[in-house]
Amino acid sequence: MTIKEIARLAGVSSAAVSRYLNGGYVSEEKKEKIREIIEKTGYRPSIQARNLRTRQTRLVGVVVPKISSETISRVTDGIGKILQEKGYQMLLATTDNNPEKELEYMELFENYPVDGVILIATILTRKHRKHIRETKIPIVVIGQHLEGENCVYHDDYGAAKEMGIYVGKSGKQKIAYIGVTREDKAVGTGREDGFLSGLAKCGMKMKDGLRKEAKFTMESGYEKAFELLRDNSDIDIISCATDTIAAGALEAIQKDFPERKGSIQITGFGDNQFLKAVTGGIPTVHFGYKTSGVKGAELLIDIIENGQDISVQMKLGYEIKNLQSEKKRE
Amino acid sequence: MTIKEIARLAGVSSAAVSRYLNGGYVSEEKKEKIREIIEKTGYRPSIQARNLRTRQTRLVGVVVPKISSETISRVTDGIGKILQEKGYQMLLATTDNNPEKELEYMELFENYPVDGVILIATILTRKHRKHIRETKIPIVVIGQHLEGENCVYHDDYGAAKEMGIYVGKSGKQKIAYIGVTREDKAVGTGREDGFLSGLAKCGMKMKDGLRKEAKFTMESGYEKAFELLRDNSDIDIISCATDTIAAGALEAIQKDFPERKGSIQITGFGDNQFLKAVTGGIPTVHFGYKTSGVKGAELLIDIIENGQDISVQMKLGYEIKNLQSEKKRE
DNA sequence: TTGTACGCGTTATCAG
DNA sequence: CTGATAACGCGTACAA
Repeated sequence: MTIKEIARLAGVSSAAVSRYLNGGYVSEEKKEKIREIIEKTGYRPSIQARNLRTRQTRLVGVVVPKISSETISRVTDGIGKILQEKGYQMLLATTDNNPEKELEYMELFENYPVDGVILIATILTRKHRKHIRETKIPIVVIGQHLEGENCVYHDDYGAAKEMGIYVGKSGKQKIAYIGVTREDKAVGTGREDGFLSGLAKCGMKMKDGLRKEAKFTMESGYEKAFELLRDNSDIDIISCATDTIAAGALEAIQKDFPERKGSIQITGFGDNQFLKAVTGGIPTVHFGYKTSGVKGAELLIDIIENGQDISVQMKLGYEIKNLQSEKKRE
Repeated sequence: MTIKEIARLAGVSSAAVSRYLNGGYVSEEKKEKIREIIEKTGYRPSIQARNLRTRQTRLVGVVVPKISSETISRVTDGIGKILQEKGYQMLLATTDNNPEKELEYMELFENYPVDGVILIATILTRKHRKHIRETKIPIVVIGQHLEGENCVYHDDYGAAKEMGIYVGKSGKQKIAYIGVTREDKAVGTGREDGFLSGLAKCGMKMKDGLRKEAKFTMESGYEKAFELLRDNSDIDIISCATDTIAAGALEAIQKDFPERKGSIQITGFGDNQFLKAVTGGIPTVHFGYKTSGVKGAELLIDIIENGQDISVQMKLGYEIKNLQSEKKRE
């Protein structure tokens, strides 16, 4: 069913139908006739052909590393809220943490096309930077700092440093850390360096062999924590780079070393609500994930609608949660 | 940069460039010339214009109610795996459990367009049925049974019945149930009716006032469980329609009624791995969510590529996990 | 107010 | 093997 057929059936020109659809001049009687035919045939204009013509889609593509993550769904919640308000729709693409797929989908979005792209980033390779620099549609990066490009990110280093200080002052002696790949500048490098810096400020250091690198999954957190606990009988505290990893660490204690349950503390990052609900809450960092989604979407739409003169980098704060003093209430 | 400009720069016709891009007849020297120009300009064909012409996109749209859900990410994992193998890309749209948005996105996908749509369904309204019946692109529904249409669903009733029997035989006397809206035929109606039927088979019944209806969130599960515990001092067991709700119930016990922790059991549905890790595992039902994604995607692609003669409805089995006998190990 | 005619960037056809 | 040229479905000057 095309606009031509509708025109023919209604006995008008396709231009008249187009005007009817887009609010141009059409006489009342033709309007009525067209309405009737459209109603009867269930005709829908091809968005595709329209976009080819108008060069805008009111669509935003969002590339995410995975969807089974509370963190990411908070960000996309924020994005979705703004897009909805502004009359845009959101298309999501997941990449399973596969950088190649990230590029693929960014290209798909670029010439499918959409009006803009938001990338929730983990690892930014040289190819990523090149693509972001050269792409013709607006791109906003969320979760990583990228100098010279539009991005909204969190103060991972600062938060981790404060967490390090908390741990350093807690009186615990044997401290372990489970991080993630340092290729991830925010979660890997930022949190690890910040944490160590915080410890150092209290005159504490981590011993060799007490630093592990996990993937972004609970299973991986479980494995690394298991190794730590198996090889070290006197660990006091395990700080984890994400709450998901921390959940794995909790599992390791509970399942394989239940006798040490009382003597080991776990800390995390991300303020995972699920974890908080079922455990009562471990010390963790609350980042404004929903806010970063909101800010990122607002920035993108502003660029789409008003063009861009200079790039914007936005850093968001944090809050440490469930520290000792708060836990007394229970 | 368009195909015409490339053609002009390479001194050939646009048709030759098109053939070069799609593997048709081009002489070696022209090939080389075209390759060079494309390389130099970074030209990418407009997928959009191509699709307008070819009427196929190798793209599948997936409409989901939310993304912050382990259940749904297991399904999309399965879908993504198959699509990847078959050379399709996947676009996701989330609707926040808003039926209107579901329709909106299904229409977007239909004429944006994509080659097929998968709907992970919760509530199927009359409008949904109408749309699914009348749409011109193949649609597969996952998670709900829909007679006469393509769907892959789980045996919610059967699983719930078995859970009901387990609870009925457990010796617990005062049984509560937190379900979800009966508009959701699978999770709402199927699980509740199955559960009650299982209880009945053991000669058990639920007392009035011990049945609550929650939303699909932990917060809602918390509230309903809190009300139950506050108003009834002798509840033995709370069976929940999802593990997410169950997590909320665990929170209510832990936070507000810690003294009753040992005397109340919680059961769920969904075999949430996160919950299992941090709690050791409550009795729950494992459905083949990843499998339903796989089967749904295979079915869809088969229809896209080979057309469809008759509709297919596929029911998947289940497995009850973490029953008493298994828990003894701890 | 209306309709004709053209262009958006491709691919497919067909004559050379 | 190659290159014009006609679609694909729509929006929009422009002329009527």
